[in-house]
Amino acid sequence: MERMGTDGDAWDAAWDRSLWIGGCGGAVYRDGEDLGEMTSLPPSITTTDSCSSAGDGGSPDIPRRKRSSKPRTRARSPTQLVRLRRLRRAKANDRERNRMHMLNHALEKLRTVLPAFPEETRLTKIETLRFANSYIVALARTLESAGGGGGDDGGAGGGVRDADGSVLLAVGNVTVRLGRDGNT
DNA sequence: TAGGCCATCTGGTCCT
DNA sequence: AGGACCAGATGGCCTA
Repeated sequence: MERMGTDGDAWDAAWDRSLWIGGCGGAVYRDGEDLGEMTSLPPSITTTDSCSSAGDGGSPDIPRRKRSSKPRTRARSPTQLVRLRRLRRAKANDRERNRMHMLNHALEKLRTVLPAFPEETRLTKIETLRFANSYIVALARTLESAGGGGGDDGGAGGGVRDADGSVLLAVGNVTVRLGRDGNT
C-alpha cells in the first residue's frame, strides 16, 4: 500500500483538484475475497418475497390489501443482490476513505497552527490533539492573567512575561515562547 | 523482533 | 435506501 504524504499545500492542491479516488472502481477486496460465492445474505438484505409480505400487511391474520400493480422494490436475483451488496460496500469504503482523509487533513491543519517542533518530531495524531488541548488552555490562561483574572486547575500553565516582552507559555512539559508580535 | 502508528476494510447503528 | 459516523480487525511500515 502506498502511503500518502499529508503535508500542506500539495495535499490541498490534490484535494482541490479532486485527485482522490472518485468512484468505487479502485476498491480492493481483502485476500481476494469473492463475495460471489456467498451462500447466505446478511439480515439487512432481504429478498423481494419477504419485503412484499411485510410491506403489504405484515401478519397473516390481517387480510392482504390489494397488491399495487407496481412493486415497491424491484425483484432481484441472488446474483444481483450479491452484486448490489458488493457495490454498496465498495461505495461505503470509498466514502469512509475520504472521510478519514478529511479528518487527517484537518489534523494536518491543526499541526500547522501549533508551535513548531523540529521537523523530525512530527506529532502523532493523539499527540497533536493532546498538545492542542494544552496549548489552548495555556493561551486562555495567558489572556486571563493579562486581563487581571486568576484561576488554576492544575493543567497547562499560564504565561510568564520575559525580559524582552515575549511570553513564555508552559504547555504540558514544553515551554513555548510567544514573541511580542505573536510569533512563536 | 516487538511495539507503535497508520491506512484501509468492514459491519453495526443512527439519521435523513 | 443510502449516507455519516464509529469501533474493531488486519496488515504494512518504521524504529528501538
